[in-house]
Amino acid sequence: MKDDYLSELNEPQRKAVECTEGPVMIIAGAGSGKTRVLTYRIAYLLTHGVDAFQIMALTFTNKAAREMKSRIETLAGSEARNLWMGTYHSVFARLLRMDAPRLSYPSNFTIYDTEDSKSIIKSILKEQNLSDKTYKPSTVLARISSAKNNLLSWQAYNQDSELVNSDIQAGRPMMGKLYELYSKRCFRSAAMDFDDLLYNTYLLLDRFPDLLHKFQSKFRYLMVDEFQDTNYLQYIIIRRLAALHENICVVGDDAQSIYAFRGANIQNILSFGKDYPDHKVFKLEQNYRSTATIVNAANSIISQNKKQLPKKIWTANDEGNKIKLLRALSDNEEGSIIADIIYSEQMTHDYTYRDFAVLYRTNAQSRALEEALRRRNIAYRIYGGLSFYARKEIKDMLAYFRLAVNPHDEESLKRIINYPVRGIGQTSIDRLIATAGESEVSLWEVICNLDHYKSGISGGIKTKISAFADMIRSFNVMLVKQPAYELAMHIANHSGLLRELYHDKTPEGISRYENLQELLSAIREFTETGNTPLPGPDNETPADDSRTLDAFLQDIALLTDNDNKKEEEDKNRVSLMTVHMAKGLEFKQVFVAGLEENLFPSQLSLVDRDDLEEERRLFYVAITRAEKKLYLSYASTRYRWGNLIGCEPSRFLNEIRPEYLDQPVSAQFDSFQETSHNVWNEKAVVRKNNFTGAAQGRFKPVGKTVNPAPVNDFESDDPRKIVTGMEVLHARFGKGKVLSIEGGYPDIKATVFFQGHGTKMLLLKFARLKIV
DNA sequence: GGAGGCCTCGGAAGG
DNA sequence: CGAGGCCTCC
Repeated sequence: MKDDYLSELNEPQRKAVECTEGPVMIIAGAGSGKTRVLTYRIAYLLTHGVDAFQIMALTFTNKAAREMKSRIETLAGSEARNLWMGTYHSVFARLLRMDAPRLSYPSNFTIYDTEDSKSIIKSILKEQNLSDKTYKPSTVLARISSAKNNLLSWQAYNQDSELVNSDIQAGRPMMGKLYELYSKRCFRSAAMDFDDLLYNTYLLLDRFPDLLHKFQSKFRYLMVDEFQDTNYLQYIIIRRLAALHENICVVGDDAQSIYAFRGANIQNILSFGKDYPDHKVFKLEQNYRSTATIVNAANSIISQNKKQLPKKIWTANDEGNKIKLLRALSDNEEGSIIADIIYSEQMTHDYTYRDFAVLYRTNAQSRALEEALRRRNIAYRIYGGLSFYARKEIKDMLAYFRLAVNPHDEESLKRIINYPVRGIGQTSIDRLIATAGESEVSLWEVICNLDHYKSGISGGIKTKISAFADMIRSFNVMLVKQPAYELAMHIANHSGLLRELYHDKTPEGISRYENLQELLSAIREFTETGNTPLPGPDNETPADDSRTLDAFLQDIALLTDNDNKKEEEDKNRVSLMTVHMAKGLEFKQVFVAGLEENLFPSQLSLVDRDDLEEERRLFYVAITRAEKKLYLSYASTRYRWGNLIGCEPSRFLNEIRPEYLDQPVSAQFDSFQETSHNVWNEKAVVRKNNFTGAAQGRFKPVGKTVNPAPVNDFESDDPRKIVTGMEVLHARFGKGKVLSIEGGYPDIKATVFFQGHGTKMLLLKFARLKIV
C-alpha cells in the first residue's frame, strides 16, 4: 500500500527509483519526468526504513529544493522535513556552521554575496593603487573563483608558475597578490563568499579525517540533481562524502547543460563512469511534455551537436500543430505580432494568460515585448531583475543586522558607518581601513581601540566613531536575549535608518520605506512562526536558537531569487524571461523571440565551437519548454544600442527539419501581411522640442537637441498636443514634420510628412522627455 | 552630500 | 541608447 505511487511511473522510471544501492546515473531527457523520479526515489527510501537525516539531496536552485521537498512530504509524510535537501551552498553552509571553528572561523560567519566580493576587490585595488581598468573587479573575482573551484589556495596559486606566467602575459602580474589580500580580508571579516562555502567544506573534509568520517557515516544516501551543471569542486566534495557507502545517485541531461560559461562541467558525467566503474545507468527517454512535432524538432536540432551522450528522446503524444514561424519587420512589430496571437489564442481557445511564455536570449529584448503587451492590456510578469534582497535599502538594513551578529564584517561596516550621516567622512574611513590593513586586524578591532592603533584621526571624529561602535555593541548584546523582530525594530529605529527614509517623500523614497516595512514584516513572521522562505532543514537547530536575528540572516543569506512571492505566481499572467531562467519550467504555448543570427546564437558564441554548441543546447532548452504550441519569431531589423541594424534568420531555424515548420524559413519580408499594429512603428527620434507656454518647465528634453524650430501654440500639458508640428528624424526617411498624432505617452503614433517620401505613419518615442 | 555632466561599455545567471 | 561609475560643482 505504501508503494502505491510507484504505479504512476513507467518502467525505466520505476527501475531508477527502486535501485537505491550503489552508484547510479540517471540520464533524463527534457520532459521525461526527472523531478518525479528524484522525488519518488527519496520518498521510496523514506518509506523503506531510511531516516530522513541520512539523506543528502543537492539541487541547482532553492526553488527546486522547496518544490521537491513539499512533494516528498505529500508522498512520505512530514519526516521529509528532516532531509538535508537544498542547494550545494545552503547544505554546505549548514555543515560549516557546525564545524567552521576548526578552520578558525566563528560559527556565525557572514556570507558575502557577489556585490560584497566586488566591493572588497575594489577597495583592495584602491589601496594597492591598481587600476580597475586592467584589473576589472569582475575579472579578478572570476579568476579567484576559478582558482578555488580548482582547489587552489592563494599560496598554491602563487607557486604555480604556469598561472603566474599567464597572469603576467595578460598584463596582470598582481593577480596572485590580489587573491591573497582578498582571502585575508574575508578571513579578517569572519566572512565567506559563495565559493568559500564550497572550498572550506572541502578543506574541512580534507584536513580533518574525524569530520570526514562523521559525515560519511551520517549521509548514507546522496542525490544530485542537474548533474550536468555541477562544477569540479562540487563533484569532488560529493565524491568524498559518498566514499564510504557509495550510494550516490546523479540525475542530469547533457543536452540541457547551459552553464558551462560559469564553470559547470559536462566532463563530470564522463568522470562519473570512470570513478564508479560498477555504476548503473538509467535512461529516461520518453517525453511526456510536448507534442511529437516539438520533440522531433528538438531532436533534429540537438543532433547537430558533436558532443553528446547517445540517447533517443521519443514521445507517445499526438503530433500536434506545426511550429509557427513568425516574421516581423522590426523588434517592435515582433512584439505586436506575439501579443496579438496571445490575445486571440486566449479569446478563441481554452487558454489563459498563464499558459503562455515568451522566451528570449537577452534581457534587453524584453522592452519591445512589454510595450506590445501593455498596449493590449495583457497582464505579464517579467522574471529576473533585481531581487528584493539586492535592493540598496534592504542591504543597508541587513548590514546593521549583520554587524550586530558579526561586527568584524568589514563590508557591512563600511556600508553603514556613515549612513545615515554621522560625520565620519571618507578620509577617516580610508585611514581606519589602512590602519586595519597594516596591523592585520579587522576594521572593528581598530574602531574599538582607537587610541591603541595610530590612525591619525582627530579627537572629534574619534568621539563620533566611538559612539557608533557603542551603538553596534549595544545591538550585539541584545542579540542573545531578544527575539528577531524586536531586535530588528530596535535597530531600525535606533540606527536612524527608518527615520532617514521616512522623511524622503519622493516616490522612490516612499517605495524604499515600504520595502523596509516589508522586510520587517518578514522578520515578524519569522519570529512568530519560524517560517522562512528558505527550505532549511531544522532538525538539528536548537529550538531556542531558531528565532533570533542571527538565524534569520542565515536563512536569507543564500536566498537570491524571487522567492516568497507566492501570490505573485498565482496571478494569471504571461511569463517573460530569458531562456536561462526558463530551465525546469513548462508552458502550454511558448514563443521564442529574436531568432536572428548574432542574437540567438549570440555573436560572442560564434568564434568558439564549444560556445556554439552550448548556444544550441540553449535553443534546445527553449523549445522543449513548450507543451502544445511553439512559435519561433525573427525580425528583419532591430534596435541595438540606439541604432537600427539589419538581421538575418538564425542558423538554428535552418537546422529544424522543414516538415516540422508551417512555412519555409525565408529572409524575404515583403509579402508580410500588414495589420493595424505593424504599419510603420519604427522608432523616430524627436529632434526638436523647445517648449513654450504651459509646458515650459514641465517637460524637459533629456539629451541633446538640434535645429530648434517653432512649435505650435498649445494650451495643454498633454505631450500628444505638443508633438504636432515637431520635427522628427527617421532612420530611413530623414527629416519630417509631424502632421497629426494618435495614441498616448510615451508611444505616440504620428502621421509625418517626409519630403520625397510622402506621409508615413510612425511611432514616436518619448522616452527622452522627462516630466519635471 | 547630492545633483548633474561626462565617460565607458555592452551575453546569460545560481548561490 | 541607457545604466553605472566617477568627477565636479554648489
